[in-house]
Amino acid sequence: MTSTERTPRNTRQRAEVRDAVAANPAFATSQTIHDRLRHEGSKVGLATVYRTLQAMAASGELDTIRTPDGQIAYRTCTPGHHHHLVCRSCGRTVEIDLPGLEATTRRIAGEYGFAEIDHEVEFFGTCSSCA
Amino acid sequence: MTSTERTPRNTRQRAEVRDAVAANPAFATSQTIHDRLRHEGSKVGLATVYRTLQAMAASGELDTIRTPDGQIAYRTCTPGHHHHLVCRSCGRTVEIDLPGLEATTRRIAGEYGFAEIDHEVEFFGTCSSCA
DNA sequence: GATCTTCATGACAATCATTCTCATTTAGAC
DNA sequence: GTCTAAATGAGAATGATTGTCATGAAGATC
Repeated sequence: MTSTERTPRNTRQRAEVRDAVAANPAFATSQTIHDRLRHEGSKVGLATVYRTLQAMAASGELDTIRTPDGQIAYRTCTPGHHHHLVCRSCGRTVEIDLPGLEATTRRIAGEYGFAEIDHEVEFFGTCSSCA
Repeated sequence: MTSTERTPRNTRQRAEVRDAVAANPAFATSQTIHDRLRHEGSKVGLATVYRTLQAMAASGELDTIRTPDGQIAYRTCTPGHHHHLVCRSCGRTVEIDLPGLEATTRRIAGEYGFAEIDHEVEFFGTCSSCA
């Protein structure tokens, strides 16, 4: 995996996107980030935001989730594996730990002969401020 | 919830869709089901397949997942809450049980003041036949 | 069985997130 | 400063899903 990685160039746009994501702890979609940047006067293109966020997520710099309606949302990542409890209306996020989940998964996968297991575990709810 | 439900009419199309989903234990998208039906000579419209599958899922008749690339896939449902281990290439599915997950979730949600918790937990891997 | 009301259907247009294309710009190496 | 490959921007293209609306058929009623 690490052998095929390339170091991306340091462009103004990439820095702007990185800052915009880091500025807010809630999950945000590419479109949201793009809007935010445009409102701040940036001239970044939508496609660039999509490409940059995708690349950052691939390199492990960002966490991604798929919102209930199918959109991809990004958020600056805390190192270490974890899951999220996301507020459906404001996007506020809490990182949660699910001890034993990994082990259970591997055990079950082994039982059924599945390899290269990947999991998508997210929780959605309404946070106290939005209730 | 039960008060707003309506019993759908028994149309030929609805029966065809139901049969097509039941015929295959793997998760399939609306488009796939539609293709299958057309190949069998059916004249169902794509929109009808979408609407029917959606309605069946809403009534609890079908399970749904979102594939890694964002599409919605359906499968005949075994009663009771459970999660899935899905083969990325053939869609073969194993229903798995994650004891304690519900309880852990509720506890964590309570700690952070989140309400109406919903979770999306799916596992993807490569099954033995596809490896 | 004929009639009527209402929901379901089908064909196609519309939507919307995401990706592609390609001409232009620019980061970073020399 | 020059050069070259990678990054960008604008807009077109894609593709899953949903909306529209005229037509058809379930199922209730007679």
